[in-house]
Amino acid sequence: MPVPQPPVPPEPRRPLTLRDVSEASGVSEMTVSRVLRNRGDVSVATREKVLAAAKGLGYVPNKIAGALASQRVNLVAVVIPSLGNLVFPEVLAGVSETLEDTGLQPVFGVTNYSPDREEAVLYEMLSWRPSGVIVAGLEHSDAASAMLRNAGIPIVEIMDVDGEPIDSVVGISHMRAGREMARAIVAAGYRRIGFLGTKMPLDHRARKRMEGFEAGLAEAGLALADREFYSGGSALAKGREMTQAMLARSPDLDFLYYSNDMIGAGGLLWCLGQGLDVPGKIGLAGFNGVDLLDGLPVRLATMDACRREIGQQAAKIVAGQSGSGLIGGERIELTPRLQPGDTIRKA
Amino acid sequence: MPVPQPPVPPEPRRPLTLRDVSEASGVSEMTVSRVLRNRGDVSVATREKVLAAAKGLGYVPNKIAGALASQRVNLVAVVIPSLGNLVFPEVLAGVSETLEDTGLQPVFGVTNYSPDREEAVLYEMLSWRPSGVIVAGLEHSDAASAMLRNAGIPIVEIMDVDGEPIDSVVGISHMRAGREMARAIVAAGYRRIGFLGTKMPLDHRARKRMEGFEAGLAEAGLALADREFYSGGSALAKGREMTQAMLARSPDLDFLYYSNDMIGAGGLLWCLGQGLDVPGKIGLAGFNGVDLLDGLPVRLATMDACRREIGQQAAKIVAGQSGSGLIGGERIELTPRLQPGDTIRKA
DNA sequence: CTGAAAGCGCTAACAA
DNA sequence: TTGTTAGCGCTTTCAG
Repeated sequence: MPVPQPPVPPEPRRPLTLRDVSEASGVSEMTVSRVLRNRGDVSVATREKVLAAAKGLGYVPNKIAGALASQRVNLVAVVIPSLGNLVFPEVLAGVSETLEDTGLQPVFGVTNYSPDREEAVLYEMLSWRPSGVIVAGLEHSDAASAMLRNAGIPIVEIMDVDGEPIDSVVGISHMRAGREMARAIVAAGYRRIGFLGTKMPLDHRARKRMEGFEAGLAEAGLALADREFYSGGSALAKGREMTQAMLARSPDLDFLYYSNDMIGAGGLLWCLGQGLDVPGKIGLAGFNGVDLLDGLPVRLATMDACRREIGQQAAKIVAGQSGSGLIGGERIELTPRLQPGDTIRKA
Repeated sequence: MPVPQPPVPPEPRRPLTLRDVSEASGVSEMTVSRVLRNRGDVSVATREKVLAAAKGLGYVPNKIAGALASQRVNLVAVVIPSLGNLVFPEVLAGVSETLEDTGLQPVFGVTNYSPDREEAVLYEMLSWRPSGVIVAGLEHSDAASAMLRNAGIPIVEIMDVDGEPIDSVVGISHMRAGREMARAIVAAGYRRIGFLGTKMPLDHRARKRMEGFEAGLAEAGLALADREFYSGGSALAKGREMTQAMLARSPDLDFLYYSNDMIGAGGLLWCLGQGLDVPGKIGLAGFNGVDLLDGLPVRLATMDACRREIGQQAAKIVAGQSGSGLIGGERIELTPRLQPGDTIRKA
């Protein structure tokens, strides 16, 4: 009489290894490995046996072991200051999209505009020995710069080209963007100009834009008539508040330059709500060209920061697909286009 | 006479290993390892020698080797459908923030709402043997579900609680959110109601919201009077267009429910531009509670989706800090609050 | 407190 | 076409 067997206790779930697939399929580990990576010639029969066994077991390869053995890692570190900014998610989308068919995988890290956090994040990421690094900005702590220089992999600094890159760089000149906006404003006949921006000493790009802007005004013998900075809160709401405050303080201003489109849009809505004559009595401009705002009743003048394309180009360089023939040290300066919208007087 | 030596040729840059630090400091690899990980007792003298050598050389540990040896990986996989949505960056921010002091590192992957891409991304991520997975939604391909179930690590499905979780779940009931919005609208006296949303069959949460909404209307014997879906483009602009189109087609509508705040804001701006009486003649509501819109002249009624908190709670579960004492299988349902704003009539 | 030995799971290189 | 051997750079374990 058959003794009833207790059900086989489920084994403590140890992750499956190549060896398990090897045993299940009766094929050597090495050949299993070859099948799973599509490397080398394997007979169709063997291949199918292996594939069936792997799928049946639910095997997921261990890339940690693979990377250690092959000294190859399909990860690309992407380090950005913030996710709240709307700008960076777009860059990430460009990177993500371009990397999709390369076998490379982006890994994101966020620094909150803190050089210390940037250093920590880079250290952490480099310790995974990625195939490349894409990092926002040209300003890094000494230690971070040293790490990047010594990493021995492609480094692409993005967003900004005003400075000394470590290796490759893809971005726009914020200095120039600011200057050109100033020229356009001056050319349109505005003279009493205010600046509204974020209070972020560590946002070097915003700073460079403002410097370029002031330089552009200076060419025409002008200087900023007023300025105001904010931090935190909803950008749209801040734009309203700051605009109101500035115009209360300096009612004779005839132009407001905002360091980003969101506060610009807030300011624009406020001006419209007040019934101010835009762009006749007062002109407005922002920066970034976020298409998020396309549906506003009046289009804010802005300058496209080429965010998505920056992500794409950077990804291409890391993937070795830039087509330049260069091996590192590339420099791609994109040109932001002025989008005059409806908030600058026509010349 | 000293023969002039040629300068030492710079060695081909091989990544530094523990062995290099060991040799430079005259301490065994094992002890160097202990110092670098703050494990076990090491004399102060030895520690300092090692630290000095490591810093001097610019040593960056190899986590791949470390992870293989220790069978521990400090990575948490975070898989989301999109970065363009504004919602997900906020969730990421919550995750990122909470993980900051745990020694865990988020790694993000994007699926573009495609189940196939989700499966591929999960496979890729699981092959790095992360400590946990945070994934948006409860709907996955069979293969993806199987992978997650077999991974043997904490899995947290987020955003949505309407369904069968694999392990833990943190989110809101979109079904309920839709129903409650419907009830609020009906209670405020609106009767001819239109729905405007994204044409995304794979956005299950938007679908559930609409289903809940219709169920809520049905309780009052009502049905949607009109509906329209869009895809692509700037949400704000789409909101304007769709609103105009819908009101042209169904001029007798007295309420518009939008599947997200951005198109809702577009619609609101259009209505205001037309001089329509909001919320008297027509009411409006969106979904998400994005504070981005705080600066609009009129506050759109909406419902907070608790995005940041979802990220935080999910991260806590993965980090084993949820405080529930549970080991897996947690269920956290957050309650979205109705924010009536200025676009629903007061009762 | 410090060191030596033995792998982690996989792949490069070579052999059959 | 397939299998064998020897590590990848680190940590675990155990012995001084």
